[in-house]
Amino acid sequence: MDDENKGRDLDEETLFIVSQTFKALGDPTRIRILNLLFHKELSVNGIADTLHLKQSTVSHQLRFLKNLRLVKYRRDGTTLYYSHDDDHVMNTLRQTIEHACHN
Amino acid sequence: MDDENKGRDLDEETLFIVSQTFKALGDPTRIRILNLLFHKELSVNGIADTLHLKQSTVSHQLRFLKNLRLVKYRRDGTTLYYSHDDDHVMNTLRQTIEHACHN
DNA sequence: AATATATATGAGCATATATTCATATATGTG
DNA sequence: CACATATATGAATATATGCTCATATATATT
Repeated sequence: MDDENKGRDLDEETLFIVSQTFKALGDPTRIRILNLLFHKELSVNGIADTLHLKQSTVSHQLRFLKNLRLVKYRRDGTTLYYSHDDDHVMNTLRQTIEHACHN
Repeated sequence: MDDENKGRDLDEETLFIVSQTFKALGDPTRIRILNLLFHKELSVNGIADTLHLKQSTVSHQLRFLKNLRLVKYRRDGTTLYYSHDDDHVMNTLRQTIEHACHN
């Protein structure tokens, strides 16, 4: 952490970004989606089928993740292929999953 | 991540631990409390006064963090001094705060 | 244009969460 | 024991969140 911040309270903007980021990772469905996107891009229905979720559920969560720029997509016809778009967050997720698995 | 998990869905227990962990970090009040506890231990009222929060609010959140073993405390008379108790989570928090600050 | 497929969106509902108030508990002091 | 201080707890409330259903939109094909 920056030395200037030591022992102080966080500014509002930082607090907002940090809490939003962790909130994104604080839901099992979003974790499962991001975990899938570690290794490959997938369509909305691809995700829904793999995780046994409703298409609507996946689409809503992808919008959430998209708003935070944690995922992106490319279009191919009517199909949208989603992939991850934030290496820092993906690393954080990866490390925490590792940590949880090894306990 | 373990090779065995590549491209697969996460097991329920891992999912629970990971989501709980991030949920703990997904609230501004808890982030501010943990951020304070980076550098020193503090009493409940010490935290409340520093962050301008009600004693009750702080106590409730500390219980939450205590249940996840993210904080611990030592007693001195009637005063409880809380400190952080999970290096992995604190490192994750530190890194994400850094990342947010530098943007 | 009509139809089919893929995805997005909005409303409604149930549940979870954060905060506050009032009060209980615990420890210490005279 | 009476009282003060520090903290914990439970109930109530307001808000946020996640899921589902129904439907809208977008693209492609014939």
